Amino acid sequence: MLSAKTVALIKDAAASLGYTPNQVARALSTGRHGNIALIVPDVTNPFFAPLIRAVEARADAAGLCIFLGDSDEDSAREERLIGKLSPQVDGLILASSRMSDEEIRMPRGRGPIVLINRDVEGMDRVLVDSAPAAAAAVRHLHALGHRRIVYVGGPTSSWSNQCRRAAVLLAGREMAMEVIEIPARRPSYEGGMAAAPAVRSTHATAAIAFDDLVAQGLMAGMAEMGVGVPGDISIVGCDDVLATRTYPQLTTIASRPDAAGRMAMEILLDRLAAGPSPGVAHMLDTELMIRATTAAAPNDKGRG
Amino acid sequence: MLSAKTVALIKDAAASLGYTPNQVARALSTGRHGNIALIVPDVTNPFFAPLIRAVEARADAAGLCIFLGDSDEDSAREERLIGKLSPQVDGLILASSRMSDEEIRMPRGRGPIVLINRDVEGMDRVLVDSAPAAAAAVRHLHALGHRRIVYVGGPTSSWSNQCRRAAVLLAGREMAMEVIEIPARRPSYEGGMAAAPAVRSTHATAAIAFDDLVAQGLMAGMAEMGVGVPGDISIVGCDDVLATRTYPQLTTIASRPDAAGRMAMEILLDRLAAGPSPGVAHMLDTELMIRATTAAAPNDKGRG
DNA sequence: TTGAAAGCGATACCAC
DNA sequence: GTGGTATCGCTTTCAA
Repeated sequence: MLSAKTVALIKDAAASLGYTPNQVARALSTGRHGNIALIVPDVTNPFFAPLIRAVEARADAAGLCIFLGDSDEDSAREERLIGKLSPQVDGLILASSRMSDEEIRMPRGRGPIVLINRDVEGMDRVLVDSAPAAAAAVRHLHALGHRRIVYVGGPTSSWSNQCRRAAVLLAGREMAMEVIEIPARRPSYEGGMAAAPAVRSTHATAAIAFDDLVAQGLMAGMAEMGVGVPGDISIVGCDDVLATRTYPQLTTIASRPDAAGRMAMEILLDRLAAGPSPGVAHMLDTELMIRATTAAAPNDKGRG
Repeated sequence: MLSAKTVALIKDAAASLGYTPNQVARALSTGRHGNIALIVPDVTNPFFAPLIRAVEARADAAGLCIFLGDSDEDSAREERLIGKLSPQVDGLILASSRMSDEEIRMPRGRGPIVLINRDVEGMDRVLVDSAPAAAAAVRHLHALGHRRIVYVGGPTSSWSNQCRRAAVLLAGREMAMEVIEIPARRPSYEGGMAAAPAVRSTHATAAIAFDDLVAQGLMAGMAEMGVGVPGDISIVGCDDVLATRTYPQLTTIASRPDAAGRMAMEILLDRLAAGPSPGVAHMLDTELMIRATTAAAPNDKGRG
């Protein structure tokens, strides 16, 4: 190499001339772009905000820039975004992908891909395992005397939804409870609100919602119909992203989206540095947070 | 040119060979990257989510990809992000920049820049003018009998904060009301919650918060102290991003972040196509949404 | 060790 | 009109 002082001299000269290496030219030459892409189904869903933030922070610390894609809950749009972004990035993070397993597996460029909340064998993925806590929620409701409950589902292509749905159904069967399924067209406040009448008409005494947003919409819908929470119906959310900010405070399943984002980025950085891997599933725990929207079931004379 | 059939033949061949023009090589050659960057102070602030979504949607429709930067409310970090991103993009959108006017004016690359909620003469900018609605909020409180109110401020480097603060102060003076200022360290739920005791100790009968997040934190803080809203104290928020989701529903100033994002992107696309401009300010209206957190001032014997 | 030259992949210019 | 070629800025390889 050169002597230390020469290096310093050069650096000084470079700085005084305002020289900056051209990232684009470098990328063309080396194939390494210094960028990564993060794709989510809906930026406005509060679950993704902390996740995005965590990914951004970790990427920035590693000197990488991030492209953000919003698929708008649509697999075709997601596919298109990937196509447009992957040639300009070194790696991809797909959060709650709405694509099919086959579409996800399809090779794209040659950069590593990390999945969040999507369980595709052979790929790197971080999974927020809400099943145990969802089962705990069912038992919690059973202990409060509820025997007929509703699961207000999310998108069918959502792994989280399948995971929670299965756990609720199984736990319900084990506790000899009746579990009714009602879909929320979209995992949003509006979706939850729209589902409220259908939920009410089942005469169930409790509802477990796909996520906090749906739960919050459900609460608003119930309030509109004059149905008291938790007096007339108990409600459980999922994600704990706005639970302390509802009134009454929402009983929910905490799922730490920031941790999921950070971990995904960590794995991606590792793949970027150490090369490909056989594809590992990283599990993240959840916890049932019992707050104020769950209470003893109303007695039978109040029902249908 | 060539005959139509030849063109079709070529396209077929290209498609069957799986050919895609290399965006990076093109960028190196032409200097046009097909990317734009959006920088916000905090992705998790619900004001920015619809804004980001709108920018993303419009950019995507125009065939552009977007880089997202989170400055974490820090001007130095913002500066760094701009430095890293601007060489790879055709244009920049700076939302609620925390940098000084001089820093913002400093030339960066040669792409157009559009500011959101930052009033720098000679630059393109879209401004959500909350001043009239803030004044209306003060008059609304006056009509309800409030004579001593608090303004819970946001970041000092925020143009929106300066705008709202000035409007509240002026309107207060005009109505012969006492206006006390209390800062929220950060425009967040936590910041609002932390400010609650200080607000309470002023014995003011109403508070206008910098934004909905601060207002929500304030409501939670009041609840914790056993202070009723709006019974003991009235609260007004700003932005209308979660107003219908608080309990009681928040009286607030609606500021349409999605419209701001869409308009900023529209202006940027125009500059990209039509070249530089002298720098125009585009104003966006706001509206006072009167909901349930404002009520008549408690009578005097309750104070002091 | 150091310097010179050949890509990377597309564009744009300029002779033919 | 159209084909050939220099160029964008950096990396990497290969001679000297």
